[in-house]
Amino acid sequence: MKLTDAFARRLARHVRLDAEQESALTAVSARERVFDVGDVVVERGDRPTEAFVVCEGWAARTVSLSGERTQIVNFMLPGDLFDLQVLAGGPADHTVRALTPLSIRSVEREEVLRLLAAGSPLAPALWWAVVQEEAILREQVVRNGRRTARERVAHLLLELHERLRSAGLAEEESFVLPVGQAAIADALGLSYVHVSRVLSHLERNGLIARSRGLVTFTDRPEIESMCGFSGSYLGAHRGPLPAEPF
Amino acid sequence: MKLTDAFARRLARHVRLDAEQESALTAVSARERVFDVGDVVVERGDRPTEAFVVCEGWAARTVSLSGERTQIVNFMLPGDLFDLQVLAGGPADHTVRALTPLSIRSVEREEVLRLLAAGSPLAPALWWAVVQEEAILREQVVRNGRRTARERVAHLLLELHERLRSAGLAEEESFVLPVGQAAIADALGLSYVHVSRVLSHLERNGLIARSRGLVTFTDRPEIESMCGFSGSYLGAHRGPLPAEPF
DNA sequence: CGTGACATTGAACAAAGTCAAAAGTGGTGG
DNA sequence: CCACCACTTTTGACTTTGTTCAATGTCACG
Repeated sequence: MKLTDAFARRLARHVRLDAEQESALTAVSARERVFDVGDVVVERGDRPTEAFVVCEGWAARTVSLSGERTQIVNFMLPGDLFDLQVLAGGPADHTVRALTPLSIRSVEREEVLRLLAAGSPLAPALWWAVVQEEAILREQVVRNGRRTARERVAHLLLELHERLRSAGLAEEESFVLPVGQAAIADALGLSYVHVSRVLSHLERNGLIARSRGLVTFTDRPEIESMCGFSGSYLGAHRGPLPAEPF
Repeated sequence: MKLTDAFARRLARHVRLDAEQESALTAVSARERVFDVGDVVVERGDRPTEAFVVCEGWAARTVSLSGERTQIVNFMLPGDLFDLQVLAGGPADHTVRALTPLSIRSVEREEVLRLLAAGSPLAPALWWAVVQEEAILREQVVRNGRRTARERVAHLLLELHERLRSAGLAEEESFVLPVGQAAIADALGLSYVHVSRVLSHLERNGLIARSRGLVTFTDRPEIESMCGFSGSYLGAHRGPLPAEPF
């Protein structure tokens, strides 16, 4: 489990890793890199020759528009694999930035291609990661498009919790939120002022509790039904993928 | 060019198709299917065993929430290849619905896998299609997250035009919009009433003209700069992809 | 302590939603 | 050709939701 504990744990939770796959995972040669809060990992316009796995810390894919407007397209948490797509050639149309102190491992293009080749023991796991990333992105569109601010905040908190949990990084009903409310706002297309109000509201209504960075769900059935959250898009389907080349 | 004229045209515009690739394209065995407006192509929860190419008409990936709320996650236009991801196993977390009379061709899972295998002449083209779909999705997040209603509508019109044009289905400065304002609203997370107002506004300000379904850009520089549109995420990078297996 | 980053609160404001009614639009059958 | 139908679009009045601005609080850290 050299590559990333979180990555391995997350994979293992959704696709059963056999011995062959585990050894393939530890055989991946990856260079570690470390960033500080605010550092840029991938610059818009770059043509990276590597994909990345987050080891520790949070990062975000962001796009900046004119006039101080910033959108966080998605969060990257420990265990997440990202930028597989850019390997296909084009320049990155976004910026990846560290939201906390961040440690990632980069995997060379050639290595990724080898892993993706049909027949490789890890190919299914990589496919699964790519597909899940897209599912999260689609959910982000729905959330920001047709939900109220309260629903958005609640839904995002639930998603982050579930993702951290599947990497073994959160308790049953609580998790550490290492980013400020401004980041939440930029992900949800809200103002940070409103995010603050909504969080207070959720707390006053007994749906969550907060102390420093720790968020606790104090009434899970209620908060889930209030925002229509169902973790199924995060890969609730346990068990191995179809055995095929994929 | 049996598979789909639009698909072939679109591919040819972005990745140079050599003779070998063209013949691979015509060799793809695909079953044609036809739908009426409103018909469901893929139901949420299905585990499709095929991917699809749109031949004629428009479709949309939609998610419905409680209380009449519907979000269009993305539009599928002629030449678009979709649902490659579902082949990886999980159930679809969305519904695909025909927005106009629709004709698609479905490609069996095994066929797709063969096309995707490293070394297949069409693999780069398919990769390109997948990567572009993700780029469009990310742009959708940014658009709906941090743009005003006016910017959103203008930006979406420009995107649809560019996508149709790259399939050879639109004029230089105009295109036929075969869906109602309610569909635009569901894509942009707005009310259809507001979409109507915004369209009128754009027209009054000389940015677009409308007659029946035909939309014409009457001041392209202005409308592009007004909404910050740049087609680069749609694959402006002409020319072939890197020669590698990808 | 003092400082700076982040969070909260209130008041005024702006953007977009809702409701309801009127005005197109197009298709069908008499 | 016209009358009728269903559907989409437009328009106006009003409400709701979230933003902006600005002041105040809190807390970790030097």
